[in-house]
Amino acid sequence: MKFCTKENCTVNEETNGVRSKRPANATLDGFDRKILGALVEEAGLSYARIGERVGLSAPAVFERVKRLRSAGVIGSVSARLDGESVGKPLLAFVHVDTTGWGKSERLMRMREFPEVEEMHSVAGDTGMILKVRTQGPQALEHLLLQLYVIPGVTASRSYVVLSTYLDRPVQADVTLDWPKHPLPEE
Amino acid sequence: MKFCTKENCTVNEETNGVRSKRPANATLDGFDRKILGALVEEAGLSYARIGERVGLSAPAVFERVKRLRSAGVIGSVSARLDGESVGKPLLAFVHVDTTGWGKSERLMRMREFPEVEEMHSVAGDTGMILKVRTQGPQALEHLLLQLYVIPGVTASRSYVVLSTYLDRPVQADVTLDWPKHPLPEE
DNA sequence: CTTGAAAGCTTGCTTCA
DNA sequence: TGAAGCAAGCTTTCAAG
Repeated sequence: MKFCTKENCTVNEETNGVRSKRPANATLDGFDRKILGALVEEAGLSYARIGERVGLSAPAVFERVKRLRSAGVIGSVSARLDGESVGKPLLAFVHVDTTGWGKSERLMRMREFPEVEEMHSVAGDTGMILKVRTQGPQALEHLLLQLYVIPGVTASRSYVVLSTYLDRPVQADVTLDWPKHPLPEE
Repeated sequence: MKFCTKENCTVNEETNGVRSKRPANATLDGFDRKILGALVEEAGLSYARIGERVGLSAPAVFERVKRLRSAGVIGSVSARLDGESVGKPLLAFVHVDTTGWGKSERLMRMREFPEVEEMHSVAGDTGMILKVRTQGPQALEHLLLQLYVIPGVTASRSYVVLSTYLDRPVQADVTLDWPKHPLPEE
């Protein structure tokens, strides 16, 4: 707890009961970033192992991870499944055009389909982008049918994924020394 | 849950977009799907807890998870980070148009940027879709600049995300009784 | 932040249906 | 073949320094 001042950090950090509702902007230090990097890459590593990788004791890592979780930096820890193996080989991005403004309650209900993995309103020549993963073309059609029933939806364009060359979680970017950046050389 | 037995467990980023060798089609039964559902929702649940949730003993769950991992159904287990908290509040989807065919070695090098999270070739009025998460507009511009240096890249359209209404991992779809599906009712 | 220690977990081995 | 029972050796996690 390096940002404890003398006033607010008297004896022990019993911050457990009190969940700080801050946007969690307390700057992450190098240790935090290394820990996050390890956890993104391979959650389920023991605290001891992470500790020896970043140069901290197991309880220290434990405390920091706890803090990072309650601060919302770590949202959840989850298994990443293979789409094909779970019977959903077809991945597609669907652009949805709407009249008026896009965020209708009706459109939000599309989230109830487990095939819909992401839903973002965007700036550009469409209003909303959906990432959907289905069993096949027919299931995608089923989804699109549901879309067109929604009032205000005027058009959709589906981009069916042919090959996925990269798919990874949000990176912790241990090297955050902007704007220097490793350029892919010739 | 430790898979690194030695301290020399050095890991490269290449394991993130890993493609499993086998389709791993051994049919998943109800237990498998329930276990997967639990692990997607909350990896790091103890096997004992999962066991009592799905009606199996801890060692039985352990065996099945091991099998699911080596079959490639579970690709990896990772922490999901909050983009803003790690200093990358700007999310965008970038459509890349190319002459000839898209999968150039040169384009693949874009994967080396930690800001690039996904890269798919698609069918539709563009050739490739990138999902990128950057510190801000300037960092996005930097990335686009790198794109346009690549021979064969003729155009790009960036869809900057304004709001994210849903963002979740591949779902295990416990109810896979197709094509019956819960329709979002009026 | 570190050390030390108790409770609980993972996980290989063996036994049982 | 696959699940339950057991037991050793870790891990988590709470004290206290």
